[in-house]
Amino acid sequence: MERTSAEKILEIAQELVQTRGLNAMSYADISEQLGITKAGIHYHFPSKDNLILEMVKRYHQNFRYGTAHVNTISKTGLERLEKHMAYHAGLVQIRALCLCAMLASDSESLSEDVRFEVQAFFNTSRAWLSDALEFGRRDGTLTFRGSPDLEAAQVLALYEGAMLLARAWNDVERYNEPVQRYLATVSTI
Amino acid sequence: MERTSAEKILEIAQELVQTRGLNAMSYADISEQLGITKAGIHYHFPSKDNLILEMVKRYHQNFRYGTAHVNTISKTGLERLEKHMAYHAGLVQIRALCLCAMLASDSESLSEDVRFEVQAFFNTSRAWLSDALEFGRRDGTLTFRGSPDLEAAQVLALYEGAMLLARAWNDVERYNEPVQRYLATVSTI
DNA sequence: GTCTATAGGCAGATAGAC
DNA sequence: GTCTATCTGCCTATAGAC
Repeated sequence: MERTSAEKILEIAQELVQTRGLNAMSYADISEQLGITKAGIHYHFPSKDNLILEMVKRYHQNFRYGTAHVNTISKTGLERLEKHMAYHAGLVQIRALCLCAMLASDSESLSEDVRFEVQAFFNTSRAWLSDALEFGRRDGTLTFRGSPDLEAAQVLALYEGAMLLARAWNDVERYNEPVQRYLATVSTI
Repeated sequence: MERTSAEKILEIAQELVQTRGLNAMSYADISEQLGITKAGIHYHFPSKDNLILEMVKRYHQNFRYGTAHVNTISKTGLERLEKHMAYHAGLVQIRALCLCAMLASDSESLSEDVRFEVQAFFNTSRAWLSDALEFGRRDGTLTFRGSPDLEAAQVLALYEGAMLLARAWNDVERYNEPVQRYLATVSTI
Protein backbone atom coordinates (compact mmCIF):
# COMPACT_ATOMS: atom_id res chain seq x y z
CA MET A 1 0.00 0.00 0.00
CA GLU A 2 1.62 3.21 -1.23
CA ARG A 3 1.36 6.47 0.61
CA THR A 4 -1.22 8.68 -1.07
CA SER A 5 -0.75 12.39 -1.68
CA ALA A 6 -3.31 13.13 1.01
CA GLU A 7 -1.25 11.17 3.52
CA LYS A 8 1.98 12.90 2.53
CA ILE A 9 0.29 16.27 2.88
CA LEU A 10 -1.00 15.42 6.35
CA GLU A 11 2.41 14.19 7.41
CA ILE A 12 4.28 17.29 6.24
CA ALA A 13 1.60 19.70 7.46
CA GLN A 14 1.52 18.05 10.87
CA GLU A 15 5.22 18.44 11.42
CA LEU A 16 4.97 22.08 10.37
CA VAL A 17 2.14 22.73 12.84
CA GLN A 18 3.96 20.91 15.64
CA THR A 19 7.17 22.87 15.11
CA ARG A 20 5.88 26.32 14.07
CA GLY A 21 2.29 26.56 15.23
CA LEU A 22 -1.02 26.67 13.36
CA ASN A 23 -0.80 30.26 12.14
CA ALA A 24 2.84 29.99 11.08
CA MET A 25 2.12 27.07 8.72
CA SER A 26 0.85 27.78 5.23
CA TYR A 27 -0.18 25.89 2.11
CA ALA A 28 2.89 27.44 0.48
CA ASP A 29 5.14 25.74 3.07
CA ILE A 30 3.60 22.32 2.41
CA SER A 31 3.76 22.95 -1.33
CA GLU A 32 7.47 23.69 -1.14
CA GLN A 33 8.32 20.56 0.85
CA LEU A 34 6.06 18.19 -1.06
CA GLY A 35 6.67 19.48 -4.57
CA ILE A 36 3.07 19.96 -5.62
CA THR A 37 1.36 23.34 -5.92
CA LYS A 38 -0.96 25.00 -3.43
CA ALA A 39 -3.91 24.33 -5.73
CA GLY A 40 -3.02 20.65 -5.69
CA ILE A 41 -3.23 20.61 -1.92
CA HIS A 42 -6.60 22.35 -2.00
CA TYR A 43 -7.87 19.48 -4.17
CA HIS A 44 -7.25 17.07 -1.27
CA PHE A 45 -8.13 19.44 1.55
CA PRO A 46 -10.54 22.19 0.43
CA SER A 47 -9.88 24.39 3.46
CA LYS A 48 -7.21 24.73 6.08
CA ASP A 49 -9.76 23.95 8.75
CA ASN A 50 -10.56 20.72 6.97
CA LEU A 51 -6.87 19.86 6.75
CA ILE A 52 -6.34 20.44 10.47
CA LEU A 53 -9.40 18.39 11.37
CA GLU A 54 -8.17 15.38 9.41
CA MET A 55 -4.71 15.93 10.87
CA VAL A 56 -5.97 15.74 14.46
CA LYS A 57 -8.11 12.68 13.75
CA ARG A 58 -5.09 10.95 12.24
CA TYR A 59 -2.88 12.00 15.16
CA HIS A 60 -5.43 10.66 17.59
CA GLN A 61 -5.68 7.36 15.70
CA ASN A 62 -1.90 7.01 15.57
CA PHE A 63 -1.80 7.65 19.29
CA ARG A 64 -4.21 4.75 19.83
CA TYR A 65 -2.08 2.46 17.67
CA GLY A 66 1.11 3.62 19.34
CA THR A 67 -0.11 3.15 22.89
CA ALA A 68 -1.67 -0.22 22.05
CA HIS A 69 1.74 -1.27 20.75
CA VAL A 70 3.44 0.03 23.88
CA ASN A 71 0.99 -2.00 25.96
CA THR A 72 1.86 -5.20 24.12
CA ILE A 73 5.64 -4.82 24.32
CA SER A 74 5.79 -3.53 27.92
CA LYS A 75 5.90 -5.92 30.83
CA THR A 76 5.20 -3.37 33.57
CA GLY A 77 3.30 -0.14 34.19
CA LEU A 78 6.57 1.67 34.77
CA GLU A 79 7.84 0.48 31.40
CA ARG A 80 4.70 1.85 29.72
CA LEU A 81 5.23 5.25 31.28
CA GLU A 82 8.90 5.28 30.40
CA LYS A 83 8.23 4.49 26.75
CA HIS A 84 5.57 7.16 26.63
CA MET A 85 7.91 9.77 28.03
CA ALA A 86 10.72 8.70 25.70
CA TYR A 87 8.45 9.12 22.71
CA HIS A 88 7.71 12.70 23.72
CA ALA A 89 11.40 13.36 24.26
CA GLY A 90 11.79 12.51 20.58
CA LEU A 91 9.25 15.17 19.68
CA VAL A 92 11.13 17.77 21.71
CA GLN A 93 14.35 16.81 19.96
CA ILE A 94 12.91 17.73 16.55
CA ARG A 95 11.64 21.02 18.05
CA ALA A 96 8.07 19.76 18.02
CA LEU A 97 5.28 20.03 20.54
CA CYS A 98 2.51 17.49 20.95
CA LEU A 99 0.14 18.43 18.10
CA CYS A 100 -2.80 18.93 20.42
CA ALA A 101 -0.78 20.97 22.90
CA MET A 102 0.17 23.28 20.04
CA LEU A 103 -3.44 23.49 18.90
CA ALA A 104 -4.55 24.15 22.49
CA SER A 105 -2.29 27.19 22.51
CA ASP A 106 -3.79 28.23 19.15
CA SER A 107 -7.23 27.38 20.49
CA GLU A 108 -8.84 30.70 19.54
CA SER A 109 -8.05 30.06 15.87
CA LEU A 110 -9.78 26.68 15.78
CA SER A 111 -13.23 25.67 14.56
CA GLU A 112 -15.51 23.95 17.02
CA ASP A 113 -15.03 20.63 15.25
CA VAL A 114 -11.28 20.76 15.71
CA ARG A 115 -11.56 21.85 19.33
CA PHE A 116 -13.71 18.80 20.06
CA GLU A 117 -11.16 16.51 18.43
CA VAL A 118 -8.38 18.07 20.49
CA GLN A 119 -10.40 17.46 23.64
CA ALA A 120 -11.05 13.88 22.54
CA PHE A 121 -7.31 13.34 22.11
CA PHE A 122 -6.54 14.59 25.60
CA ASN A 123 -9.31 12.40 27.00
CA THR A 124 -7.73 9.38 25.34
CA SER A 125 -4.29 10.35 26.62
CA ARG A 126 -5.52 10.76 30.14
CA ALA A 127 -7.40 7.46 30.03
CA TRP A 128 -4.36 5.61 28.72
CA LEU A 129 -2.11 7.16 31.36
CA SER A 130 -4.64 6.24 34.01
CA ASP A 131 -4.62 2.63 32.82
CA ALA A 132 -0.82 2.54 32.76
CA LEU A 133 -0.68 3.91 36.30
CA GLU A 134 -3.24 1.43 37.58
CA PHE A 135 -1.42 -1.38 35.80
CA GLY A 136 1.84 -0.33 37.45
CA ARG A 137 0.24 -0.14 40.86
CA ARG A 138 -1.04 -3.69 40.51
CA ASP A 139 2.23 -5.10 39.21
CA GLY A 140 4.08 -3.30 41.98
CA THR A 141 6.33 -1.11 39.80
CA LEU A 142 4.49 2.15 40.51
CA THR A 143 3.32 3.85 43.68
CA PHE A 144 1.20 6.97 44.10
CA ARG A 145 -1.63 8.25 46.25
CA GLY A 146 -5.26 8.54 45.22
CA SER A 147 -7.01 7.69 41.98
CA PRO A 148 -5.09 6.78 38.84
CA ASP A 149 -7.31 9.16 36.87
CA LEU A 150 -6.32 12.21 38.92
CA GLU A 151 -2.69 11.14 38.89
CA ALA A 152 -2.97 10.81 35.10
CA ALA A 153 -4.27 14.37 34.76
CA GLN A 154 -1.29 15.58 36.73
CA VAL A 155 1.23 13.59 34.69
CA LEU A 156 -0.32 14.85 31.46
CA ALA A 157 -0.02 18.47 32.61
CA LEU A 158 3.55 17.82 33.75
CA TYR A 159 4.94 16.50 30.50
CA GLU A 160 2.97 18.82 28.23
CA GLY A 161 4.31 21.73 30.29
CA ALA A 162 7.82 20.30 30.27
CA MET A 163 7.72 20.01 26.48
CA LEU A 164 6.63 23.62 26.21
CA LEU A 165 9.39 24.85 28.50
CA ALA A 166 12.04 22.78 26.70
CA ARG A 167 11.07 24.64 23.52
CA ALA A 168 12.16 27.95 25.04
CA TRP A 169 15.73 26.65 25.19
CA ASN A 170 15.49 24.08 22.42
CA ASP A 171 17.00 21.71 24.95
CA VAL A 172 15.57 18.27 25.55
CA GLU A 173 17.16 18.17 29.01
CA ARG A 174 14.65 20.80 30.12
CA TYR A 175 12.03 18.16 29.35
CA ASN A 176 13.91 15.18 30.75
CA GLU A 177 14.78 16.79 34.06
CA PRO A 178 11.27 17.13 35.53
CA VAL A 179 9.93 14.05 33.76
CA GLN A 180 12.69 11.72 34.98
CA ARG A 181 12.35 13.20 38.44
CA TYR A 182 8.65 12.37 38.38
CA LEU A 183 9.31 8.83 37.22
CA ALA A 184 11.80 8.44 40.06
CA THR A 185 9.17 9.44 42.63
CA VAL A 186 6.51 7.00 41.38
CA SER A 187 8.86 4.14 40.62
CA THR A 188 9.22 1.49 43.33
CA ILE A 189 12.41 0.16 41.78
CA MET B 1 1.45 59.59 36.48
CA GLU B 2 -0.85 58.96 33.51
CA ARG B 3 -0.65 55.90 31.36
CA THR B 4 1.14 56.73 28.14
CA SER B 5 0.06 55.48 24.74
CA ALA B 6 3.03 53.13 24.66
CA GLU B 7 1.86 51.55 27.90
CA LYS B 8 -1.70 51.18 26.69
CA ILE B 9 -0.46 49.56 23.50
CA LEU B 10 1.67 47.08 25.43
CA GLU B 11 -1.23 46.26 27.72
CA ILE B 12 -3.69 45.59 24.92
CA ALA B 13 -1.18 43.78 22.72
CA GLN B 14 -0.13 41.57 25.62
CA GLU B 15 -3.63 40.40 26.32
CA LEU B 16 -4.11 39.67 22.62
CA VAL B 17 -0.93 37.60 22.47
CA GLN B 18 -1.83 35.74 25.66
CA THR B 19 -5.31 34.87 24.42
CA ARG B 20 -4.76 34.37 20.68
CA GLY B 21 -1.04 33.74 20.16
CA LEU B 22 1.71 35.76 18.53
CA ASN B 23 0.73 35.17 14.91
CA ALA B 24 -2.97 35.71 15.50
CA MET B 25 -2.41 39.22 16.91
CA SER B 26 -2.05 42.13 14.52
CA TYR B 27 -1.51 45.89 14.65
CA ALA B 28 -5.05 46.16 13.28
CA ASP B 29 -6.40 44.38 16.37
CA ILE B 30 -4.60 46.74 18.73
CA SER B 31 -5.68 49.70 16.63
CA GLU B 32 -9.32 48.66 16.89
CA GLN B 33 -9.26 48.26 20.67
CA LEU B 34 -7.17 51.33 21.43
CA GLY B 35 -8.73 53.74 18.97
CA ILE B 36 -5.56 54.95 17.30
CA THR B 37 -4.45 53.90 13.83
CA LYS B 38 -1.90 51.25 12.91
CA ALA B 39 0.54 53.98 11.85
CA GLY B 40 0.19 55.51 15.29
CA ILE B 41 1.27 52.26 16.88
CA HIS B 42 4.28 52.03 14.57
CA TYR B 43 5.40 55.41 15.89
CA HIS B 44 5.77 53.89 19.38
CA PHE B 45 6.94 50.43 18.29
CA PRO B 46 8.64 50.50 14.89
CA SER B 47 8.38 46.76 14.37
CA LYS B 48 6.33 43.90 15.78
CA ASP B 49 9.50 42.27 17.03
CA ASN B 50 10.33 45.43 18.94
CA LEU B 51 6.81 45.51 20.42
CA ILE B 52 7.06 41.89 21.58
CA LEU B 53 10.49 42.45 23.10
CA GLU B 54 9.27 45.39 25.19
CA MET B 55 6.19 43.39 26.10
CA VAL B 56 8.21 40.50 27.51
CA LYS B 57 10.54 42.82 29.42
CA ARG B 58 7.52 44.52 30.97
CA TYR B 59 5.89 41.18 31.76
CA HIS B 60 9.07 40.00 33.42
CA GLN B 61 9.34 43.19 35.46
CA ASN B 62 5.70 42.98 36.53
CA PHE B 63 6.33 39.40 37.58
CA ARG B 64 9.17 40.59 39.83
CA TYR B 65 6.95 43.26 41.39
CA GLY B 66 4.07 40.83 41.79
CA THR B 67 6.09 38.08 43.43
CA ALA B 68 7.86 40.58 45.70
CA HIS B 69 4.44 41.75 46.81
CA VAL B 70 3.30 38.16 47.39
CA ASN B 71 6.39 37.60 49.50
CA THR B 72 5.59 40.58 51.73
CA ILE B 73 1.93 39.71 52.31
CA SER B 74 2.37 35.96 52.75
CA LYS B 75 3.25 34.47 56.10
CA THR B 76 4.18 31.00 54.87
CA GLY B 77 5.71 29.23 51.90
CA LEU B 78 2.44 27.44 51.27
CA GLU B 79 0.63 30.77 51.15
CA ARG B 80 3.11 32.03 48.55
CA LEU B 81 2.50 29.03 46.34
CA GLU B 82 -1.27 29.29 46.75
CA LYS B 83 -1.30 32.96 45.73
CA HIS B 84 0.89 32.20 42.75
CA MET B 85 -1.43 29.44 41.57
CA ALA B 86 -4.51 31.61 42.16
CA TYR B 87 -3.02 34.34 40.00
CA HIS B 88 -2.57 31.92 37.13
CA ALA B 89 -6.11 30.63 37.59
CA GLY B 90 -7.18 34.20 36.86
CA LEU B 91 -5.30 34.10 33.57
CA VAL B 92 -7.00 30.87 32.57
CA GLN B 93 -10.37 32.42 33.36
CA ILE B 94 -9.84 35.18 30.79
CA ARG B 95 -8.73 32.50 28.28
CA ALA B 96 -5.12 33.62 28.58
CA LEU B 97 -1.91 31.66 28.80
CA CYS B 98 1.21 32.85 30.59
CA LEU B 99 2.75 35.24 28.04
CA CYS B 100 6.03 33.37 27.95
CA ALA B 101 4.35 29.99 27.65
CA MET B 102 2.48 31.30 24.62
CA LEU B 103 5.69 32.68 23.16
CA ALA B 104 7.46 29.40 23.85
CA SER B 105 4.86 27.68 21.69
CA ASP B 106 5.44 30.35 19.02
CA SER B 107 9.18 30.02 19.58
CA GLU B 108 10.07 29.56 15.92
CA SER B 109 8.60 32.96 15.08
CA LEU B 110 10.70 34.83 17.63
CA SER B 111 13.89 36.83 17.23
CA GLU B 112 16.88 35.78 19.28
CA ASP B 113 16.47 38.79 21.56
CA VAL B 114 12.92 37.81 22.48
CA ARG B 115 13.84 34.16 22.98
CA PHE B 116 16.50 35.22 25.50
CA GLU B 117 13.99 37.35 27.38
CA VAL B 118 11.54 34.45 27.50
CA GLN B 119 14.28 32.24 28.93
CA ALA B 120 15.14 34.93 31.47
CA PHE B 121 11.51 35.06 32.58
CA PHE B 122 11.37 31.31 33.13
CA ASN B 123 14.64 31.47 35.05
CA THR B 124 13.15 34.10 37.34
CA SER B 125 9.98 32.06 37.80
CA ARG B 126 11.89 28.94 38.67
CA ALA B 127 14.13 30.82 41.10
CA TRP B 128 11.14 32.41 42.83
CA LEU B 129 9.34 29.07 43.09
CA SER B 130 12.50 27.52 44.48
CA ASP B 131 12.69 30.22 47.14
CA ALA B 132 9.03 29.79 48.04
CA LEU B 133 9.49 26.04 48.35
CA GLU B 134 12.56 26.40 50.52
CA PHE B 135 10.79 29.01 52.63
CA GLY B 136 7.88 26.63 53.12
CA ARG B 137 10.14 23.77 54.04
CA ARG B 138 11.76 25.88 56.74
CA ASP B 139 8.52 27.23 58.16
CA GLY B 140 7.08 23.72 58.14
CA THR B 141 4.14 24.33 55.79
CA LEU B 142 5.64 22.46 52.83
CA THR B 143 7.24 19.06 52.44
CA PHE B 144 8.95 17.55 49.42
CA ARG B 145 11.99 15.46 48.58
CA GLY B 146 15.22 16.70 47.09
CA SER B 147 16.32 20.16 46.07
CA PRO B 148 13.91 23.09 45.96
CA ASP B 149 15.31 24.02 42.55
CA LEU B 150 14.38 20.69 40.96
CA GLU B 151 11.01 20.71 42.68
CA ALA B 152 10.50 24.23 41.29
CA ALA B 153 11.20 23.07 37.73
CA GLN B 154 8.58 20.39 38.17
CA VAL B 155 5.98 22.76 39.60
CA LEU B 156 6.60 25.22 36.77
CA ALA B 157 6.07 22.50 34.16
CA LEU B 158 2.96 21.32 35.99
CA TYR B 159 1.08 24.59 36.08
CA GLU B 160 2.18 25.78 32.64
CA GLY B 161 0.95 22.46 31.27
CA ALA B 162 -2.27 22.65 33.28
CA MET B 163 -2.96 26.13 31.88
CA LEU B 164 -2.45 24.85 28.36
CA LEU B 165 -4.79 21.90 28.88
CA ALA B 166 -7.45 24.07 30.51
CA ARG B 167 -7.47 26.14 27.30
CA ALA B 168 -8.63 23.14 25.27
CA TRP B 169 -11.87 23.12 27.26
CA ASN B 170 -11.91 26.76 28.27
CA ASP B 171 -12.49 25.44 31.77
CA VAL B 172 -10.51 26.69 34.74
CA GLU B 173 -11.27 23.47 36.65
CA ARG B 174 -8.96 21.62 34.28
CA TYR B 175 -6.25 23.88 35.68
CA ASN B 176 -7.35 23.76 39.31
CA GLU B 177 -7.69 19.99 39.50
CA PRO B 178 -4.01 19.03 39.04
CA VAL B 179 -2.69 22.18 40.71
CA GLN B 180 -4.77 21.80 43.87
CA ARG B 181 -3.88 18.14 43.97
CA TYR B 182 -0.22 19.06 43.85
CA LEU B 183 -0.63 21.62 46.62
CA ALA B 184 -2.35 18.97 48.73
CA THR B 185 0.61 16.63 48.35
CA VAL B 186 3.23 19.20 49.38
CA SER B 187 1.18 20.87 52.10
CA THR B 188 1.79 19.66 55.64
CA ILE B 189 -1.48 21.18 56.83
C1' DG C 1 1.76 61.90 18.22
C1' DT C 2 -1.63 60.80 15.27
C1' DC C 3 -3.55 60.90 10.85
C1' DT C 4 -4.50 59.30 5.55
C1' DA C 5 -2.83 56.78 2.00
C1' DT C 6 -0.33 53.28 0.13
C1' DA C 7 3.34 50.00 -0.82
C1' DG C 8 4.73 45.08 -1.20
C1' DG C 9 4.10 40.63 0.29
C1' DC C 10 1.84 36.52 1.66
C1' DA C 11 -2.38 34.34 3.26
C1' DG C 12 -6.37 31.00 1.94
C1' DA C 13 -9.09 29.95 -1.81
C1' DT C 14 -11.12 29.33 -6.76
C1' DA C 15 -11.51 28.76 -12.09
C1' DG C 16 -10.42 26.33 -15.69
C1' DA C 17 -6.79 23.94 -18.75
C1' DC C 18 -4.54 19.51 -19.17
C1' DG D 1 -4.74 14.96 -9.70
C1' DT D 2 -2.00 18.51 -10.72
C1' DC D 3 -1.14 22.60 -13.12
C1' DT D 4 -1.14 28.06 -14.18
C1' DA D 5 -3.26 32.10 -13.22
C1' DT D 6 -5.74 34.97 -10.47
C1' DC D 7 -8.80 36.91 -6.72
C1' DT D 8 -9.58 39.08 -2.37
C1' DG D 9 -8.11 40.16 1.92
C1' DC D 10 -4.99 40.89 5.66
C1' DC D 11 -0.32 41.47 7.11
C1' DT D 12 3.85 44.62 8.49
C1' DA D 13 5.73 48.74 7.41
C1' DT D 14 6.57 53.52 5.41
C1' DA D 15 5.84 58.43 3.53
C1' DG D 16 4.31 62.57 4.33
C1' DA D 17 0.45 65.87 5.94
C1' DC D 18 -1.30 67.99 10.15
